[in-house]
Amino acid sequence: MTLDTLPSHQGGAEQLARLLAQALLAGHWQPGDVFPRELDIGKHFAVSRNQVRNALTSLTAAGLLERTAGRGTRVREMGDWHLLDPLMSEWMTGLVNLDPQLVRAIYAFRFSAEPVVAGLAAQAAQAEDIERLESAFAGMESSAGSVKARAEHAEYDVAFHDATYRASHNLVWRQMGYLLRPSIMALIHRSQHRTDTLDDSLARHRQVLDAIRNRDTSSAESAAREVLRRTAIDLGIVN
Amino acid sequence: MTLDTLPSHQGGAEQLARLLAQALLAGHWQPGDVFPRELDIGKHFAVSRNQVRNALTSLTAAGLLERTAGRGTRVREMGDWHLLDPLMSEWMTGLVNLDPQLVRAIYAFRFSAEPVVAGLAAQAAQAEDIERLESAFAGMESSAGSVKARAEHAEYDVAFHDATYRASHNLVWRQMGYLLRPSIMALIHRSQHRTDTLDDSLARHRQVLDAIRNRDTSSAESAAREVLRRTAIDLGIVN
DNA sequence: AGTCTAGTAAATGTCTGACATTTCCACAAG
DNA sequence: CTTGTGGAAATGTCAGACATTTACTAGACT
Repeated sequence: MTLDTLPSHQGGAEQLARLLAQALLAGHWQPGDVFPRELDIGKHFAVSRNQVRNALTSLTAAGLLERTAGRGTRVREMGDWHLLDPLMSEWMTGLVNLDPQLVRAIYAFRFSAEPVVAGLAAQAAQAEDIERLESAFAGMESSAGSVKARAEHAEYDVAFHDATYRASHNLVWRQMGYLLRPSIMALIHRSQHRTDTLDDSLARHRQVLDAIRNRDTSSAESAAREVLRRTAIDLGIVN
Repeated sequence: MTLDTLPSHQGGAEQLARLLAQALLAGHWQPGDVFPRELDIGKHFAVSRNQVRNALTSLTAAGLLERTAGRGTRVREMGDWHLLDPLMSEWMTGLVNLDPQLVRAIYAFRFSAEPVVAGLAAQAAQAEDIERLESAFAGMESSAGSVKARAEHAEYDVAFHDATYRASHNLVWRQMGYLLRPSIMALIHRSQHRTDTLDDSLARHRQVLDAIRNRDTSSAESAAREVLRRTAIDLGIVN
């Protein structure tokens, strides 16, 4: 893999880091591959070596790269990536072409975790949490009509899941929810809803909302599972 | 707060970062305080400005500091720390004085998450995973006799939990397990086992191991719950 | 007096070139 | 076959100058 296929960039080291990180997240390099040298990167993007080094420092901190003096820069395998690093989260926002293996991993995580989180939410949710969930759900409903509002619908969908994590009233889960936002968004964008499946998705979300409102733990768990089953179908993971 | 009370350091920017980070985690600075200037830090520790900048870059990435040109470096409030950042994890190793509120939050998270993880492990564990669990458990058993081996026992205990997360064969859970290592260690150190409770803890760990080995999902879940109940008792959260 | 506007100091951010260190490889000596 | 020695190539480090941002101060004008 060379740099040639990457789009040009504009601005500081952060932009460059984002660019390279997204290429890595999309699986453009294989683990173990040697990454381009600092000077080549600088030459290609017309930035100073400093900028390149700053960018590569970020990627290294996120576990994407491994750098050793004299040896060069290598791409680390996916198991070494710091998936919960906020940097990762940032880089994943807006990225649609995630590595399929990564998509499955994140989906599997959510499928195991989100029912538990919904259950906790049913136990711990307070008035403001319910409000957040309701307003997110209302947004999903209102933007369900037209196809043009797809982006808006996705926003509300993400907000709904984030609100669920927040409602668990646990610092760690809360942080997880924040970090998962871009991943969830990517999953949603991958699963192109048709209008009929969208109605079904809405209905399942509503059951989660109702279960939490009724403080029904086990219903919340199973309802969350149903939402994710719908997602799995839309993703083509299962049918 | 000045730099004078900090111990001297030896080695590169990573050591310096660790030193400063632990001082911050210990609450030596209040949120909003101005952090010492680059040149002062460099002068105090006799390192180049480069090293200082590299260290401060790490602390900034972890959400501990906020730096703006012309303004200087400020200490961010605790709500802004990136709790799940691997750097944090590293810096927290060996720190015993965690905020009680944080201890409870982490325990609550583990109590909700770890049964699910154990269940996944029962479904996905392969030979090498079982081996890791067995060897960690064997270590716990062998170091259970003397009081002097407490540190060693804690190591094996942490290894056991880490092996459980790994056995789930999910990238996100695996990362989560890695990040929780220092927190788990802190919890273990807080819960001073007496010899009788230690036998009980061992027995419960053994049931998790057996359940995973037998691929019994629901047994693994309940066994993991029992392990954490034991932990809760030892922590004094419940009796 | 109040307010706007240079102007200055101080801090972090950036660039550049040179040098240090590590790693790998080739090639020759023993 | 082993060992060592040298060079090439990559990242790591340093030092200095300069750029940029921010906060503060001192006047000038209304």
